Amino acid sequence: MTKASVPADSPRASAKDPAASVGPRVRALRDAMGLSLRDLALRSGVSAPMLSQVERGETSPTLAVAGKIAAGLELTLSQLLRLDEGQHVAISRAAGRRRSERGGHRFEELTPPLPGQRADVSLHVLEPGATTGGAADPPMHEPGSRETTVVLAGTLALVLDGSRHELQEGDSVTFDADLPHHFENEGREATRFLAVIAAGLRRS
Amino acid sequence: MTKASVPADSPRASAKDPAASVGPRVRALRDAMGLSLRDLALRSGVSAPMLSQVERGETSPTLAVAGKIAAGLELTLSQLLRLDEGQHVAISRAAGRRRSERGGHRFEELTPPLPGQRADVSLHVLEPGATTGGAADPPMHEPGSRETTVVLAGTLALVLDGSRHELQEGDSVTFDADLPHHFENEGREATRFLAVIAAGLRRS
DNA sequence: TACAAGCGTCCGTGATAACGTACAACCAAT
DNA sequence: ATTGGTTGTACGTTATCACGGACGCTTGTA
Repeated sequence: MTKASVPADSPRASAKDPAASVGPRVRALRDAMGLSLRDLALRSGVSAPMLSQVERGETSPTLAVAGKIAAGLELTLSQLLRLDEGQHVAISRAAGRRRSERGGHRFEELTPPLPGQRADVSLHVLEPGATTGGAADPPMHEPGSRETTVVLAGTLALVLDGSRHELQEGDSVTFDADLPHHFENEGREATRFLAVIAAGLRRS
Repeated sequence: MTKASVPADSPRASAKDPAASVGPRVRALRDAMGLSLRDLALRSGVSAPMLSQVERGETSPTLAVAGKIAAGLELTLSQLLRLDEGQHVAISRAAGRRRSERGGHRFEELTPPLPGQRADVSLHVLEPGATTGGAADPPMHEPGSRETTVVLAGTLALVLDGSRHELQEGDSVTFDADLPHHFENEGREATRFLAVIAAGLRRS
């Protein structure tokens, strides 16, 4: 009944007013899940007429009900409101990229630190016996950010907030990056792994 | 006067009610910027008493005013609300992971499709002359999501909404994933690349 | 001491968000 | 045609959000 994809009608209708822009998004997500207004009303605890008004942008819901709606869509409110700030393509060339090294730990940022960037990808090489961060470093990221690590070669141990997780080659781990953490290589060969920091909070 | 950091009091106090959790956060951010209630009121266009009530969790602001408050703090509303979604660690083992193949294009999901997942990492291998997606596939993702691709080996061409971008080994590219796009390998050897879908809203 | 200027919060009023109910339009199965 | 069950939306009432104005409070300064 509704266009399930991103509406191409108004190019920059959103951006400024969150209330107006959530509507189409809620509707898109709802019928992407195959839910009726009453279905979502049941799941979210928000009345169906209210949902209708919100979807059409006729009202600006309270954070409370917006949160309920997001929950009904199995999303965080933050996720529901995440409609982008401008489209662009950014290419980061391998040549002339900044490399860092500190005591058996080399790494390289693969993505440019663009404003509005949501995922920061970096490639790490950890020599046998070495650990990331060391002691004095702040080994955690912005509150709310999440890190996904993929082991490309070798073995890796993640120490996260006390507990320890052993990773084999090819394994991946996802965790909240605002907790103190670091990696260790207890193997015999150098370990290569990829780190993805997603959804970090940003200012400026 | 106020704890400047995110309150660690109750483990899952937030998650459900966004309204209650934004309050302390707004206050923390505000006096981190050294602003008074009236300062922020002036910057945001929201009355000072209202700001006070919101900060103390005595009311659940409308998305409209919440957006104004976020703007006054030089944040997007999504960023302002990004302090929830419980903590967990999810490990995806290399063994027993689902692989897919379709005409010269093999790929593998490296991260488990968890609810609330923010970054989806997948490893792709593209044979010479092959393209991803092909013709009938829906080659775009949820509205608002963003994709970062890192070329691990070989060369890769990204066709995004008409325009074409050539990538060398080690290059990375970031773009809005809700635009139609696909990849091509015009080189002589197989290309290995990594795709990170960030801020994707849940699948299936 | 007194004054002024700043702070955060309480008050009363108009605007509106959110609810439950009821309605017209649509489709499948009688 | 006529049901029964959907769908999404219009109506009227209640709850509450959001405002301007006033209050008590702590500062620095005359």
